[in-house]
Amino acid sequence: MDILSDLEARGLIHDTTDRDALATRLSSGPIVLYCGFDPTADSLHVGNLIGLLTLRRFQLAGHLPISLAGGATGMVGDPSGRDAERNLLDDEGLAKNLEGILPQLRMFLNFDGESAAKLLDNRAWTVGVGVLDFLRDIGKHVTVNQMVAKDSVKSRMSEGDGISYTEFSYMLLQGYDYLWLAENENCELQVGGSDQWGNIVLGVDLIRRKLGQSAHALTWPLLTKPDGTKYGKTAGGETIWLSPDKMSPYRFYQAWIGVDDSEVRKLLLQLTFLSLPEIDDLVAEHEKNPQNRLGQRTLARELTAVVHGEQAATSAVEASELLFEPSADMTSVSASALEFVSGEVPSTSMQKLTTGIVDILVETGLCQSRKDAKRAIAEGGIYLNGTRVTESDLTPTADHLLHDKYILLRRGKKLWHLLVVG
RNA sequence: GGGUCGGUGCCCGAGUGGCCAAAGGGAACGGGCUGUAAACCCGUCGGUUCACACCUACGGAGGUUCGAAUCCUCCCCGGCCCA
Repeated sequence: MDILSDLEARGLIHDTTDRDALATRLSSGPIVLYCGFDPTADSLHVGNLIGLLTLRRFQLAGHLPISLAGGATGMVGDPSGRDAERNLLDDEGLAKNLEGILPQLRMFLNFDGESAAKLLDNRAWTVGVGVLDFLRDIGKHVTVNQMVAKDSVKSRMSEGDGISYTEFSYMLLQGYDYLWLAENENCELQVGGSDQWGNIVLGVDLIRRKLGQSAHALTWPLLTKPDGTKYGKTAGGETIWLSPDKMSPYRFYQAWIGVDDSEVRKLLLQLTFLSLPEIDDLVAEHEKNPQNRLGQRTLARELTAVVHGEQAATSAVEASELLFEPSADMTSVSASALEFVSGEVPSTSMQKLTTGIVDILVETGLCQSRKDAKRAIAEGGIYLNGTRVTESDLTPTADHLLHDKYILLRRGKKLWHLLVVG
């Protein structure tokens, strides 16, 4: 199956310029394509995931992807999909953000071998350009009529606080990127989310006018939840970051475990490299027993492996089983799994075991007062190493220690605390 | 500046001398149900205590009283009306 049909089947094509011409071009040999990522934060997030994966899909199909870090465009701010002006980043913040996202951009692509990818920063060709040159060489080829007609601009002009000239100019910078890449890197295709369509075709036009060449655009639908809002946050409202420093692999994994059944198929198609028949089988299996959440588990595992690596994915699965399978046998759990868990739940260290369970609960913050702790125990809401605590005068002993140093406490279903003794 | 109404536990809000740790609702928490969901049902929801009891608490500080969230005085803060 060729790349375009594959993308189509996965629901990853929202719009393209001349579809047949693009298909012909793609089948005639490797093509250079690019996708831009602005350093708006010190890590990329799920919103950037499809872009990264799409570049990878193209590379796997033998094409030559360029990951473009928007060191220059990030200074200006893309108005697309925003209803308010962005705050400008200072140089220091921008540098920090760039530093954060560069390794992430590298992670998804292969930079060696036959179809080696490239990682570029648009500051390289933007910083030195003078205002007058820019206005004459780029500005002259674009009419304001055209620019004002873009949805991202129109909406900001008709409602809200308007749009600054800075952000209004964003599309010119992006157009210039495409032009520069076409001219210097033989780039013939730009891909992006559907909100990037206007910015991309502006570049396409620019290339036609300046270079007399044709260039292609391909966008995918923005990833949205059933309620129409963007993906990118967990149920708790936490942004799903790709950086392990900002969101641990475990929490990343958990974020996908919770997705709606109705979303499973779409997300597997769009976010994993599983083949279409594999996904069909998986979804069929999932629908037989939705309560097993095979689909979510597969999705979460695949995605965690892509973003954080195989090993982290395995640990995330293990830790999840430990914390969520009521039948999980704590006494046989591996030391490495406990080690991993200790990074995910709050922990307290104790010199030795002398205090009673009630005081321990207060010290760990699981309960607010001794009374609260006794109440929680009476209600059957306290578990020690997975076993419900029934006596409030219990004092844990060495027999309770897992691997000679851990005791895993739980209040209710989700509140964990690891006691490290020694 | 004058008048007036008000300030109650995480939030809203009842309570106008003892039966008030303070109704009711919401949030939160635990249990049940369940697919690490929603809804629903049950329970808990100031602290110490096994408990009797005691302590702390109704804007702040004093006072009256055997006894005050409730009455009085002063102060602080908010709403509204008049200047």
